[in-house]
Amino acid sequence: MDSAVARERVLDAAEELFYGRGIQSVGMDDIRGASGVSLKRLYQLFPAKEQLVEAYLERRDGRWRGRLAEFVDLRPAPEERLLAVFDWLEEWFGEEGFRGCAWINSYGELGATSDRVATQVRAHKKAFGDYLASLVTAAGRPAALAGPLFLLAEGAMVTAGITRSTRPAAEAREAAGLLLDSR
Amino acid sequence: MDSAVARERVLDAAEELFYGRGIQSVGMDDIRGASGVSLKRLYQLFPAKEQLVEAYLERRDGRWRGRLAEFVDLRPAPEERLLAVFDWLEEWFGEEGFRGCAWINSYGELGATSDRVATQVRAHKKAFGDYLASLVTAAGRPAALAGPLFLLAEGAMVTAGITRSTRPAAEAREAAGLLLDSR
DNA sequence: GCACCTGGAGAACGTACGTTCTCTCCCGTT
DNA sequence: AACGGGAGAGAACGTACGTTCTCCAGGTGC
Repeated sequence: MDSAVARERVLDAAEELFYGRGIQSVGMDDIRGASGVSLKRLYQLFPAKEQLVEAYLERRDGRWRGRLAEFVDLRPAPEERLLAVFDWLEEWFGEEGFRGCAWINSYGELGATSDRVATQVRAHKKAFGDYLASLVTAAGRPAALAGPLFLLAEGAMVTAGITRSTRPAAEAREAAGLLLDSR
Repeated sequence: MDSAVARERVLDAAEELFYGRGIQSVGMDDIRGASGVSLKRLYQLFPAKEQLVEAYLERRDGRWRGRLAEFVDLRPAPEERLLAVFDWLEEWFGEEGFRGCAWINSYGELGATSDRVATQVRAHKKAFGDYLASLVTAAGRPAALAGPLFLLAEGAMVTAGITRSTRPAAEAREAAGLLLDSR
């Protein structure tokens, strides 16, 4: 099996298991079982579990933001693009196996003990916030609007994860609309 | 040493360690060391770690909501009481050792593996949401306002925890004010 | 055909940790 | 003074898991 293929399989297994059950409760042996890649190879690809965790978060970051941008790009009107973020959240929340925001969960689990994880979470959230800010300014709205919209989105992610409901997305979208109208 | 005193000491130690470093990375031996209560007594009081975790979350829930209500009760005007929630968040975020919302963190760590923890997190969030809703109706505002305010508060907690900043509280408060003005 | 390398399966190792057990000391009672 | 019971210190036990090692099969180049 090609090294690149093995790497993908490992990352696929890691993402499903880490996201679904939490990081610390998944052992390297579980990853081996789910990926079909032997421990030896696994450790050649990722010399330690923490590096696999980082690779998991990093790949997921690219995909997550890519999917969001792709969805938003279907809308041409700047104002609509901004609200589309919340529509996408609703889609995401409704997906089978949705279990909240991977970065918020990872931060709760490892933020206090792993600087590298904490740094990656901050980077991801900053990138999401920056993206939101770019949509705000593209819509010709005051930059100060980005912060509150970000908080609404974060609150929706957390609440959707805990309550296993898609409703927070609609609430956040409505509130976002009101904020946009009020300025 | 009185049993009730030992219990308090254990819970004090558990709260400091669990909240500060996460639950899974704190061993029962750490609790013993920090509390000065022997393992034997510790297990008499809490027959398993999970029960200690539950007791930790439960006691913190009472205290957290108590402190919030106390702060809010300093204001007589219903409208002001609503916004005071965000002022209190700002105070909380600025406290030494603040590390985000204990329940959001615990959910990220154990929500997928411990039903009891997940249930307690949902109960805590529901209680907070209900409290917010009671403030909204007491201010004579439409009940539908409670959801968005809740999301703003949750988003602020998460963001303050990750970025170690008090700023999200002010942003959330400002957005809350705009939402209140817009209806 | 044979030496050699690669990779897989899984045993092995070391450590951490939840939980229990042992031993000893201290205190109150008789 | 003798005794019983509770408490503390910490050893012990079992398990889980991150990581490494061993062994062997199978394929490849001479």
